[in-house]
Amino acid sequence: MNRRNSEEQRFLDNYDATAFERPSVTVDVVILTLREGHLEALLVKRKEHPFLNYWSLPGGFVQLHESLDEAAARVLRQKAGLEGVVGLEREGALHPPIYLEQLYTFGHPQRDPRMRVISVAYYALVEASHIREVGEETALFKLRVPPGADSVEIFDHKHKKYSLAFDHAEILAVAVRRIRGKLGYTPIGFELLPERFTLRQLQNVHETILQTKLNKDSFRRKMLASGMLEPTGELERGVGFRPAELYRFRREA
Amino acid sequence: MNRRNSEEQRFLDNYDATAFERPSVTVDVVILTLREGHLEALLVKRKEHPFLNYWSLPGGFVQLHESLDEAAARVLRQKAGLEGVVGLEREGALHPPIYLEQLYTFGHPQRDPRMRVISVAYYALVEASHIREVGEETALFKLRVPPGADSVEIFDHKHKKYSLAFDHAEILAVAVRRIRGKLGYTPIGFELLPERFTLRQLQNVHETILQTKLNKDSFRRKMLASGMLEPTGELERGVGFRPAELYRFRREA
DNA sequence: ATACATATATGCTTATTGCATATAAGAGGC
DNA sequence: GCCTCTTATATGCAATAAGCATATATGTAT
Repeated sequence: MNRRNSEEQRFLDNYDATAFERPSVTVDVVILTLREGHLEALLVKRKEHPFLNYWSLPGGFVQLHESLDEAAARVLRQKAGLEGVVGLEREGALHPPIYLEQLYTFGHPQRDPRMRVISVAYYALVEASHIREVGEETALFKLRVPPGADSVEIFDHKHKKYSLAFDHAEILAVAVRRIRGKLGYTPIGFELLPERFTLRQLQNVHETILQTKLNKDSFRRKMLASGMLEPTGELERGVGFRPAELYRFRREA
Repeated sequence: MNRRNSEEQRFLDNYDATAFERPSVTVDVVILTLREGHLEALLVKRKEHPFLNYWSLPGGFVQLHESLDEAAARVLRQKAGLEGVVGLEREGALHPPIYLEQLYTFGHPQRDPRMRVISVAYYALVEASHIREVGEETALFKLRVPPGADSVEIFDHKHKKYSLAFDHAEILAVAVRRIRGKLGYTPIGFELLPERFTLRQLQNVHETILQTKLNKDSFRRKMLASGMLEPTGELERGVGFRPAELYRFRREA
């Protein structure tokens, strides 16, 4: 007998869910954007202990009724004022929703000095113009991953270096590695640009993220051959020289 | 003032860690192997409600003192009789330790009917000869991902189809997708072969996992050019025709 | 109208891949 | 030992793609 039945229902009715000690679970969201040719992340200044006044990833505890994806979208909305949806199904939202995807789960027993906290990290890609830096509490920081390092360094707009709370420097490093890897087989750079963009802009996105120069012709041919770009027939404006054609991402494919 | 200090210590001493409701957290481990030209997974038959007598991924609750990686290695050891060591640093073990890596975290609120359970899934790659199918409780099942589906179908050695407990069919599908993707840029097929293997065997691994035929010359050239293979100078034995050279994975690189 | 600065197109060179063919080599039969 | 079988390995060549240089096109600004 291996069907699920009333005996199982009886079991469930009598189950003591408090039998095991349980960790706390949070989601932390790496919000990446491009500004002035730099890869940056939106961070919030902690207003509580531990790590009071340290900069940290926006995050929050997972509520028992919400999925992890929902918790990440809630953090994006509440802490960063951004409307995000996981996955590529993104219909019927005000702005086109934001790219949001699970990154990795961090669970070192001492990563939070208060208690055992497991953090499911997400990352979001956001066009810079959508980001509001609210007062003193949220700000964009430039990211640098020293070669071979497993954590990032962060710098504010004056290029002053800061420390990060918890293990967030490692989480950011995993996010940067992930997006670099993903660029190799996915044209994810769109997500950091306006809906319509030129090939040059797209190449700049790749070059900024990968920290390398790319061959222009090769990049252009590869992108056009991928069939994921759709020419709009329109041209960019106000550039003082020959304007490039604007393309958009072919969502339906 | 943003340094961590005695005030923070006082805060921590008084912190009430029970303030929020917390989910349970488990690790589930997808143990993949190749047998007779099929990709298979090691599953265990549940001896408890819910899903009594259903086949499921080996798993267990994360203890408060152990990291997620440690919990996954413990499950591999205790539930599958495999000595898993996390990551690629693998010195001084009896068998060469097993490839084990975090896969994805599953957290739908109703994925477990007992209570809120978040599962951090791992996947392991194991050479078939290391796997013991113990009695009625553990067995290898062939995996099939129907095109476009987001869950796998499992079949026993008589090709009888079974259902899986919880959302484990989706977890397995994510694992298959992950290893397929990973083959494109990592020579991960080694992990499913003995220490020394021929190029033909390695190609068979790729073809089985990817479900495609590969060009032999191209595969051979690419693998040799990658610099990750090291010829041993030895030849395979007892094949009735010209034996191929045995290679090994260059661990130090 | 012309200069400017970059977009886009074209052609050539070089590297990579796919495919066909030739040669090599252990096992096993005689 | 010699021949055959079968697959491994090497070589050559055509097709394809990538890298690079050059030519032409085109909006803006003067």
